[in-house]
Amino acid sequence: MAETFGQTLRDLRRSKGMSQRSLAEKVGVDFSYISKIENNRLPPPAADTIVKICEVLSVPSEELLSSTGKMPTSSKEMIGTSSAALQFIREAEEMNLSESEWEQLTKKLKRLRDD
Amino acid sequence: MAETFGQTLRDLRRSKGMSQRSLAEKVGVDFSYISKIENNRLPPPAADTIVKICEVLSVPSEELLSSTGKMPTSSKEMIGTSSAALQFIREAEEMNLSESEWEQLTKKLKRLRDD
DNA sequence: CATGATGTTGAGTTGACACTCAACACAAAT
DNA sequence: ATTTGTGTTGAGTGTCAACTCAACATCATG
Repeated sequence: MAETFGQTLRDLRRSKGMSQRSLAEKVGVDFSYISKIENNRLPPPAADTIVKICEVLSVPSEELLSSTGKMPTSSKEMIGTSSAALQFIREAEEMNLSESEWEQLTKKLKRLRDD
Repeated sequence: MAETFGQTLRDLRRSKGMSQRSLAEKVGVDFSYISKIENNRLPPPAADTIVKICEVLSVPSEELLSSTGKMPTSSKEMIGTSSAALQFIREAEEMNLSESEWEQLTKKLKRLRDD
């Protein structure tokens, strides 16, 4: 059973010894909002807010993001404005890639400019 | 020089000899909405509506989509729910890929299971 | 001229999203 | 006992995207 978003966030925050209030302030939201999120009284925040939270907590954002199905605005724009990127994504969608296949692709991507 | 979204749509629709009303009906929106879109009185429709329009007009959706910076819901979800996909995208974002590099990646993607 | 098919315009709606604000509860420290 | 720090809750708010609806204009055809 995957942990809820709220539980994951609470654990992360506590592991950094941070209060809801101080986290909220650094992220730029109301502290009561953090509380509700942690108790799953509200759906997860906007993608960009999740990214900010992860920055403040110094953790990579992919785990939290992927548990919500949201994409950061910058990524959406990067793909959305490129016809070739959109085609790539459509292809990937049809293939139903596994996590490890995505990892393989990331490796190929990193090598792409290695002449 | 790039044509506006509205102009492109109008040209596409006319090339198929379709009226605003019949297109609208098949897509499932009000015909007056198509008019406003074609005259750029309103911003481009939602990504999924653009996809539907392209289906009705029998044209690939990438061109129209990329001129708006939007992504279809299904693509967003596919990426948004995969941590590895999100990492791939972040990497791609940092590399600022060109269209032809995206095309190269699409080729690699298609060969991914060729073992 | 009147009917029908087409396109245009202004104003309004609808629902979802992403939160905020004020009030309260509880525990530890002063 | 009151201040300080923390977390919880209910009710509301503001914004925006993505449209709809009703009215009117234009033009060709019968």
